[in-house]
Amino acid sequence: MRKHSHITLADIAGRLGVSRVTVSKALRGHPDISEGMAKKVRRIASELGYSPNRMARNLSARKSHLLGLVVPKIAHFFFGSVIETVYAKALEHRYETILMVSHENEEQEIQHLQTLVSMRVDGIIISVSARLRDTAIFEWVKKMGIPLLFMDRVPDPPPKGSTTVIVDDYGGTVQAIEQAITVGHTTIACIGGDRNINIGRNRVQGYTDTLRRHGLPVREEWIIAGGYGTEAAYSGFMRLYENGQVPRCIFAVTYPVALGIYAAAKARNVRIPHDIDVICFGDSDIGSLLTPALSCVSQPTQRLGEESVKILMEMIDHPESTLAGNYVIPTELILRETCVRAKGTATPDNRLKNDT
Amino acid sequence: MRKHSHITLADIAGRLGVSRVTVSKALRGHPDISEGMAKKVRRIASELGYSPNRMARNLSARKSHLLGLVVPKIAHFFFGSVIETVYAKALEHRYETILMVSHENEEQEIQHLQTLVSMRVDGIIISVSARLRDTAIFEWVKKMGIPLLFMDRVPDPPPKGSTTVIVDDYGGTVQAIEQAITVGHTTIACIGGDRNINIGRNRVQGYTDTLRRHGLPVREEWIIAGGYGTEAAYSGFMRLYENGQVPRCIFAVTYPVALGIYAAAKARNVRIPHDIDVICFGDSDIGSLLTPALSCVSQPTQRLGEESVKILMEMIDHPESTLAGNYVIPTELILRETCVRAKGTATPDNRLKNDT
DNA sequence: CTGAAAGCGCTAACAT
DNA sequence: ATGTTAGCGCTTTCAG
Repeated sequence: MRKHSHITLADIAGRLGVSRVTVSKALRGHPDISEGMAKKVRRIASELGYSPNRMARNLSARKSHLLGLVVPKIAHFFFGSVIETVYAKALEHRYETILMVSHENEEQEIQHLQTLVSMRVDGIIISVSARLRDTAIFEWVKKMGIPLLFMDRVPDPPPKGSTTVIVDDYGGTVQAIEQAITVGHTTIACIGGDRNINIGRNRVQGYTDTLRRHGLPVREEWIIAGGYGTEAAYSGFMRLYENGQVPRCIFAVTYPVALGIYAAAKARNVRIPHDIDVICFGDSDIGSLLTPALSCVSQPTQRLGEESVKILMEMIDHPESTLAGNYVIPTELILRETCVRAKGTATPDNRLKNDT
Repeated sequence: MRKHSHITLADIAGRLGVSRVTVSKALRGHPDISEGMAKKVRRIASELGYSPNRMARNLSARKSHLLGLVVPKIAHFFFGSVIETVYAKALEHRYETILMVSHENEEQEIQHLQTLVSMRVDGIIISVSARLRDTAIFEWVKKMGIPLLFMDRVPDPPPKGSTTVIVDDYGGTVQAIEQAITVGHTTIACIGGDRNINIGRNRVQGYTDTLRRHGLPVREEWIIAGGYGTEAAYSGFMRLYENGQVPRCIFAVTYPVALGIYAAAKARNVRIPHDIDVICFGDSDIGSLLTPALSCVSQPTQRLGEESVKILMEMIDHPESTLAGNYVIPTELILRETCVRAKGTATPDNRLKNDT
């Protein structure tokens, strides 16, 4: 007597007096089987509440139809949005997605990768954690024959021969800083980022380059690293204010960083954009709900997710063509209520409120 | 010649001149194997970059060490937070979590459940979609011998003999409405919710009951259903304002609903809390960053997730003891800048700004 | 302590 | 069009 009374192919086959193979083929729509037989099989299967055992199928077929997705966090508009897209797009290709969250922690990241390999996923999309140091794990994954695609957050420099799909961090930052300059700001700080991965490096680089190109001074004490989160940004802002000289505008390296700045400003009774202006890299669903509504350079999360899946599918289907591509997706400047006027001071609040 | 050149137990066994069984046992720390042998095995395994094939393992052991988690959406503080907790807690029990997002769509929900069953996950935690109608699928899952636990969003009425872990929707709402009343509000609307699942029903019920208990009128046109999302809330707010009589306070059934109200108020130039006050059910990371900072009844997402996993583990380990439990977790009132003073009118903005 | 035998549920050749 | 034969890689009795 079977334990979990799970229906198997044999059960269906027995009922119809045919072999398991016939049932297997019928259920998968294999052309070998006649329509009549197929119908009968399907009927019995649904009658019995048959559910194919994917593990068995995967093991036998040496194909899991599983995709691994590793991200540093989930409660963040950017990742939430990307995750949804990846799930949906993968499903279109009849792939299930296994999500793993690293919490910006390299150890967990490695462990997740190991788990995914042991699940024999057919491909992996990863957005690396900010603390990443050792890239040996990625070599291992590749050696295990699993296509790996870096999305958005890429080790810097990227492992040789790797495939990456990223947003135009540099170009987008230039857009943001130029907007600030256009509006009349000459003292602009940069909060967030680090030098380990591309997004930090490129955004900070775009910031300094643009200032220089416009003949504006680059002050080291106005470049405040500290990653990509809200908390660090909060204290970064505070530090900025303790340093004496305060800039007129802040470029936030990510959306959560901008939130930290808003929080800190509120706590310190500093008014945005009156006392200090803000513009950031990365959009969010609540960007327009903040007061003042936050202007930003938006990352096309949909396209990022879609392209990544599409490319990964390509890699899975044609492992030979190792054309390590590097795809860059352009950004878009979204102007709301910050960084639209240097003399925010003079503008009454309610006038600002309507030009979303 | 093997295709994916994956190392298997046989490879390790061959190297050591022992059998696969020995290796298998050694790798899993089975007491049968001597420490000396075990060490050797582990060394070779890591030398060869061995990664156990989970599918094979699961198939053979009839146990997947996989947990299914189905939620209606992911880009939402509440779910994001719960998901993280479930992942972490499951990992403590050496379980991997498979996340599935239904997008409030019953069809997807059913499909996800089927997929999870076919993956033979050991247990499932589900927060049902708002549009849920047919509960037959849940019976099927149970019949397949997979423990099922409803979290937060439960079909109303819950399937017989089901296990549920929910937040005290009714009690929490009472807290919120009483706060509004304490502060002096007598005209309070309710936006969001529906009658299909518990959270809508209980929250709306808590709202009407509390009004009645305080002898306040319950006006049907001030109870605006429309689910749990931001968009519907936005139009709900607009409808409220077109109906002529406008209340002094709004109870938002969920956090996203409150966001929709903020957005609509901004668009219509209605000031919060001056013109209309707001309090909502459910907290968020940005609650205190909004202007004005939003007061709410907070759901203990951590406890919800932890308890759910703990109980599910119990169900997995002891399938016999079918003690269908119904666990309720209490809420907490968090007062910020809304719903703290009926005459918000008279209070200068900057006074308010500091009492976080 | 170690191993031989059997099988988890399914699929992929290769017959028939 | 259907069935036979062999595994996929691992774990579980149960002998030795």
